[in-house]
Amino acid sequence: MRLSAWNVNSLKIRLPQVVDWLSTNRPDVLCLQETKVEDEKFPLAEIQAAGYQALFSGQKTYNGVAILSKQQGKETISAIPAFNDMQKRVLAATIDNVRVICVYAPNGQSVDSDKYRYKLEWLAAFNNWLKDELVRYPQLAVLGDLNIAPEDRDVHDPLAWEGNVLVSPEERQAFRELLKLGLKDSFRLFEQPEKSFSWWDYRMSAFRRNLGLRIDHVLLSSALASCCKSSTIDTKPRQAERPSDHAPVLAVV
DNA sequence: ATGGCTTCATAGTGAAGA
Repeated sequence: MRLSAWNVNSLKIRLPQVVDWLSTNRPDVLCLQETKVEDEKFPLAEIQAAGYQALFSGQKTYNGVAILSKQQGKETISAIPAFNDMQKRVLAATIDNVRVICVYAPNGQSVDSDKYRYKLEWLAAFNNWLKDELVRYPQLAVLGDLNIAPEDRDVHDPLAWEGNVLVSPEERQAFRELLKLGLKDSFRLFEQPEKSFSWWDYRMSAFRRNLGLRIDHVLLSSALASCCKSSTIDTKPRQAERPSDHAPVLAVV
């Protein structure tokens, strides 16, 4: 089963690239983040024409998540239970007996901002919810933009980023708390090239110079991790005209 | 260089992303 995730930074702008990527890679599941489109305006017909079902939870301008899949998802949840949040950042569904959690974690802006506090509270609530999900669904995958570079090797210049949002000790601790639930960072189950990243700033020719961060992840429960065959980052779409600033991530289980 | 690009909501610029 091919499980993937991509922060598309506007599905409206990126739709042709998403359809193209689906036809090239034929994943069973593609989790989208930052769709930035209200549900009434979701491009369902175009996705169906590409041979995929879609679940979506969106809002205008910001955030928004969707799960595209060959098989129809069931048992859908579109908010973290017991966490009051207006922002559309999670979508869970059961597809082919695998629990798929599509996630767009808050950015945090800067470590001294209210948004950073919101990010840490959000990550704690997300963790709590996953505990319950893992009890119900042993075969579980968390896919998406967690907005955390878990280790220094996931950062092009750890010194320059030290203490910054996305790499701060509190955020990295929150990432480790996810691993403590029994989830595995699928990318690190395999030998990987040095300086592997999933996001590059639009500015400063950051992609050409590979000045990036690895903040998009596929986390797998132990039942899925034990049968994981590969976990990769596809940098090809980042080279396209008008690319998303994020690359798709893909794991085969 | 506290910006650099890109998107969205706007009809001038400003917010937000990471």
